[in-house]
Amino acid sequence: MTRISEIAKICNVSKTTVSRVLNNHPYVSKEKREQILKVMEELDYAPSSLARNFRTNKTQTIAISVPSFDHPFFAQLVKGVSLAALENDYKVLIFQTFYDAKNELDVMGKLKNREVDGVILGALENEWNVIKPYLKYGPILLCNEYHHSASIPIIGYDEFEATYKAVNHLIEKGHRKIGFCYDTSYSQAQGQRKEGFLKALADHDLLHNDDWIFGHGFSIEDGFRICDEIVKLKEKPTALFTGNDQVAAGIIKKATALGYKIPECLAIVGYDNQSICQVTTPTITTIDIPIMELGQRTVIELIKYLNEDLKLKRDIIKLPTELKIREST
Amino acid sequence: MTRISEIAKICNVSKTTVSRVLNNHPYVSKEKREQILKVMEELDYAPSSLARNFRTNKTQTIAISVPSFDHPFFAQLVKGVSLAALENDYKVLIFQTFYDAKNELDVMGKLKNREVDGVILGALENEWNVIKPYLKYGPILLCNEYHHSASIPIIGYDEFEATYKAVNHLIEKGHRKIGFCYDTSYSQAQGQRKEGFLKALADHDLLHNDDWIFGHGFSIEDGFRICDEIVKLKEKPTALFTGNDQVAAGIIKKATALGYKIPECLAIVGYDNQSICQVTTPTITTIDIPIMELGQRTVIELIKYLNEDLKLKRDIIKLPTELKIREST
DNA sequence: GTGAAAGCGCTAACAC
DNA sequence: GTGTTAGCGCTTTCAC
Repeated sequence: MTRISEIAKICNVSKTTVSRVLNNHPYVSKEKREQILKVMEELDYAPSSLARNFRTNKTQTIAISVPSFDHPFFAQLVKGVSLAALENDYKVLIFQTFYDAKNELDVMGKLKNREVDGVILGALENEWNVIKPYLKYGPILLCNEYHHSASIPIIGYDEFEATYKAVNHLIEKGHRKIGFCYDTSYSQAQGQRKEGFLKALADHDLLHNDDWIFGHGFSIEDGFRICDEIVKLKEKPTALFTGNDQVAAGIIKKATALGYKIPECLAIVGYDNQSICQVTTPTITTIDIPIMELGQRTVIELIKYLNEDLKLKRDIIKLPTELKIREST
Repeated sequence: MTRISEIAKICNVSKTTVSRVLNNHPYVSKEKREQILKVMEELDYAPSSLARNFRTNKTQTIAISVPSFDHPFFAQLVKGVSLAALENDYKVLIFQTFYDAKNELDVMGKLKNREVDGVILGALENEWNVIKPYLKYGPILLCNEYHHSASIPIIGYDEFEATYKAVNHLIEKGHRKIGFCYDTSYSQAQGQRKEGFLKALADHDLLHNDDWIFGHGFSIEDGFRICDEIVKLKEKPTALFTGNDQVAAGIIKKATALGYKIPECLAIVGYDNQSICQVTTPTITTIDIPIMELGQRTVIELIKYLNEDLKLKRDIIKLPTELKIREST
């Protein structure tokens, strides 16, 4: 491997001068700079980022932690994160928690021992007081999840309003018996959705029914299962907020197979506006989330803190959402 | 930040001894080891991986390069890679090429300047002779793509055989006019599929028709477009190998909307066995690929080269595939 | 404009 | 079992 010292020797200058060229410092004479650059080229020199990182105490790397990578929502989020990071000369290290708090803590450990400069949490598995102590090691930002008191930037969208819009749409379509699906009960974002759901019902003097609340809604298979549960109910909802396009697709598929007409017997609203919404029959009414932008914006914020060495502070950033009406309602 | 020297001073030992404890070396007395561990705990010490990496000249990081992250195939591949890497104490840096050779070359640059220890290519955008010189900086493995001469491990599955099986299935169903979709023409894996397709036709004395070959098949939207193209043909195929479940789903949706019966008017075979296959109407016959295993296996191979410092050699590893027959054929 | 020298935090010969 | 010492490749004072 070529080192800075070799270049220096060949060019008859000090390592300092070579380093200056490497870092685009001024105060290097034009001739020397050009000669050094030429020799670097000839020797196929590449500075060791291992040494640079060590010296500058920076990794130029951020970590993104998400529950699982192959969920289309998180895949898109990571795409956005990766895009914005590379544009700003940061690398992205990926971690999956599989909804396990321990794995999330492992990521925090990587912040502590300087494997990454900052962390983006795409969910929150631990109690906030478990995460909080790690703030002294570097910035941590929350994206796509909410916390009522965490003293960090939270980049998301108005879950309450989005859900309210969706449920209100169902009510306007004449539904009075409306169900609700969520994924994990400890998510405060999911809590906000629930509030939006309840508020929409209350504003129209509708009651909710606990039998119409379904948990653990992540995947198509969960949609199948939830459909089975609905079918078994004596009193069935006529409309459903699914919180997730995969779940919506699963319910639609299974219900149709069982002979239930969608949306006539059961109207379905998804969430996220994934591409799957376009290929089911009927197509899925959903909430469009600017997922890529969510990821990109979070990186921009993170880098702001990284570069300016600002003290992290609570900052709620909400991106807009939009109700996309299709055939399932 | 606490450093090793502080621990050493407090414990009245040398840095070496502390380092030995850190690295689980033998030959440290039980008492000292325990005392050192205790002090580390008390001071909340975490070794700087920046310093360790620099010292050992290892990043404990591998790069995975894929065209785009939010394609379900690559999302799953990355999931497998991430899983296996973490299990072996390696971190994963992700890069998207967006089918641009320059971006792929940037990843190679990160190998050169020691930002990663090795690279997994989930596709191949550059000519092999452009990639090859980077082998001197670290191992590069090819996954899910093929190259006829590259001197590196290639982890994939038998694209020829998988396609042959799928097309043969269509022929057995009585089809004689069969079309073929591909994504990029420069991919040798896609070339192998084409050969499998042609072989299956030839084995049954069927001719192929250039009008029934469709390129740039990546997404649902491409499926819509290809369907439009088919509809315009005077002589239409009665069956189609789509090479991709998204494309299959798009074609099915669009064709159905236009009044064509699937599979009666047009039989469709997908590829990858993504979850979308279960929610379209009809459900999609496809080729099941062990995608996660593909990613995991590639990491295992890569780490073997990393740990044992072996010379990289050409090694074709093929995982099994399976034809999944559903309603679209 | 340029260079000498120190040092980032850790690991690994080598000596004892 | 333990310590001494050197040094990984680079950046950064500071002096000239």
